[in-house]
Formats: sequence, structure tokens, C-alpha cells
Amino acid sequence: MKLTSSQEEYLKTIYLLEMNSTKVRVTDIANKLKITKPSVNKGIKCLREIGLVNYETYGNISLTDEGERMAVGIIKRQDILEMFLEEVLEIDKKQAVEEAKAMKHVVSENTAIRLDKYITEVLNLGDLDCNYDENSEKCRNCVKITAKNRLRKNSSI
Amino acid sequence: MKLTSSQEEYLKTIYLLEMNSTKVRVTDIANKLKITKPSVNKGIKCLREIGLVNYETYGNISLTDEGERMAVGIIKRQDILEMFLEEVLEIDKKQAVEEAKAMKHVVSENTAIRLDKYITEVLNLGDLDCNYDENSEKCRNCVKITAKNRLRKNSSI
DNA sequence: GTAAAATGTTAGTGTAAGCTAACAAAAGGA
DNA sequence: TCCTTTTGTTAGCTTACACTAACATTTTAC
Repeated sequence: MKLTSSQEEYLKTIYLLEMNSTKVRVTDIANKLKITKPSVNKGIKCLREIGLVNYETYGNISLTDEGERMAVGIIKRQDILEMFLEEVLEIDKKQAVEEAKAMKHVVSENTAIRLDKYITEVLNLGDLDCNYDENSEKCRNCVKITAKNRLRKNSSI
Repeated sequence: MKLTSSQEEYLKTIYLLEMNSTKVRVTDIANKLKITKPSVNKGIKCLREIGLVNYETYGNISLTDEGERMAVGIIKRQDILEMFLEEVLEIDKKQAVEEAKAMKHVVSENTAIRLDKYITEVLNLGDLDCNYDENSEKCRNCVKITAKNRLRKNSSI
């Protein structure tokens, strides 16, 4: 099931709101997403129809198991992208968040997983089990210069 | 001026068509984008209104200087993303193209530039002027193991 | 317990961008 | 030339998703 960007934003928002409050209300979602209540109302109804949200008129809003599963995926995707933009490309926080938010809607699960793996690898180049000279201290250090640090050196980019 | 994804696709398509034919027609664009001619017609008119496309009823379609400048930026952004997905994350060609296409609409100029720089760096880790042990042949080799190769090793991802 | 405030819903509007159906113009072949 | 095919346009529909205005319900405070 392919969701729209807007639907993914709703799921993400509901999930995050559920985490730090007992009740999730239309108003909360509207405030968080900076849209109006009628828009949220319609959006929620639509998500209910495809079985991702539980809710009845004037009642509470919550995610179904499937909805929650998807929300987690969306949030994870955004986190990975944000991490990459901030830690690897060294985009400033504010812009990284903004772009990761938009990117998560077009990046596949597969790509996110690979990117995640890649970040881990790059940020830990030192753990590389390659054929480096075990006796050379300098060599070890060399290997430990991560791509991150290298980029920082050239931060005139 | 912020364009929509659809508008960016039109500009890109017109630019690419202009490169290998004398005339760009509504039908060509429609075929390339796999949408109908009336949709193209409307899209083109809209781009004309914001000064990115030259065209008059039943006449030829071409980009204005500004339109061309934007098209080049869009195409470059997509190329960089595609390169990253294919060469660094090793996503298969078909999917890489698909995702890069969607991603280019949400990735900023700044991020694209940084990503470009990053790709160059990562794919040439061996040129690193760090403090490695110049006398150790093994060390050199170690350093030359690029992130790309490392990923390939773990290609069960 | 009721009035005011907060919250939620409905109905209808606008925009972007696709679509089909129907028609108009241009191009090409006999 | 003129008839057919190709190409282009117009008009109007649809969907997604925002919006406002107006109304309904629930909650809260006194």
C-alpha cells in the first residue's frame, strides 16, 4: 500500500503524539502539522478507511497495529536521512531536518536500509577488518580518519 | 521561484528533447512523461506564464534562458543522486533512476553540491593526504579500500 | 448546572495535475 | 488538391489536500 506524503505525515505525527500523551486529538495534530482542524478531520477519516487509524466521531485517535508499523518505518527512514545529511554531509541541523522530512516520502525502504548500513560503516571506518599493517600505529590512525572528518577538513564546501 | 515536481519534470524533459531534435512537440513530451497531450498542453502554458518556456498556440516549444538554467540544475541534481545511489549505496540501476528522479525534487542545491563533493571524495579515498605511514605498502592499500568496496564486501545488505 | 471556551465536524471553495471526449489545425500521401 | 492521419487544443471531470465559514459537541469553570 503506497501512501501519500500527507498520509505519512499524519501517521508519523500521531505516533509521536501517542508517545507523550494519553489522548491524541484533532487539534494536537493540526497544531503539530500547522494545518487546520477540518483538514486533519478529513485526513484521519481517510486513514481510518484504509485501516491505519482507529477513531470514531468525537472520539479518540490512535494507530492500528498496521498504522503503527508503518509510522515506525517512516520515522526510521527520516531519522536515517537526517543522520546522513547532518553527520556525513554536514548540512546544518535545521535544513537537514527539513530535507529529511521531504526525502523520507520518496526514499524506499531498501535505500534507507542501505543508507543506514553505509552511515554506520563510514562513521566507523576504524573497525575495518582489511589487510592493514597491524604493526604500524600510524596506519591504524590513518584508517580511522573517517569520511566525516575528511569532509570537515574541506568544510569550505 | 519554487517549482512543483511536475514542473521540474517538464523542464527536464524539454531540455533533453531539445538536445536531440530540432523541434520539441507536445506529443514528444507526452510520450516521454507517459501522460496525455492535454495535460502537457496545460503544463506548458503554465510554464510559459512564469517565463520558463517559449511557445505559442500550435507553435514550437523551447526553454527560455531562465528555463534552461533551471533545467540544467534539475538534471545535475538527479545525476548526482543517481550516482550516489548506484555507486555508493549500490542500488540497482533501475531503482536508482526511479528514486533519484523523485528525490531531486526535494533535495536542495546545497545538499546536491555537498553530495557531489562527497561522492568524489569517497570514491577516491586513496588520494587522502593524511598522516599514514608512507613507508608501509600495506597501509597504502588499506587506505585505498574505498567505502564502495567495503560495502560490496558486505553485499548481503 | 449552566454558560463560555475549547474542540470537532460539515459543507463548500481553490489549486495542481492528472484524465477523457470532442473538436481544430497542420502535415503528408494519392 | 483534398482526404486521411497526426498533432494540438478546449472543455469539463476527478482526486488529493489544503482552506474558510458555520455549526455541533464536549469540557471546563464558576
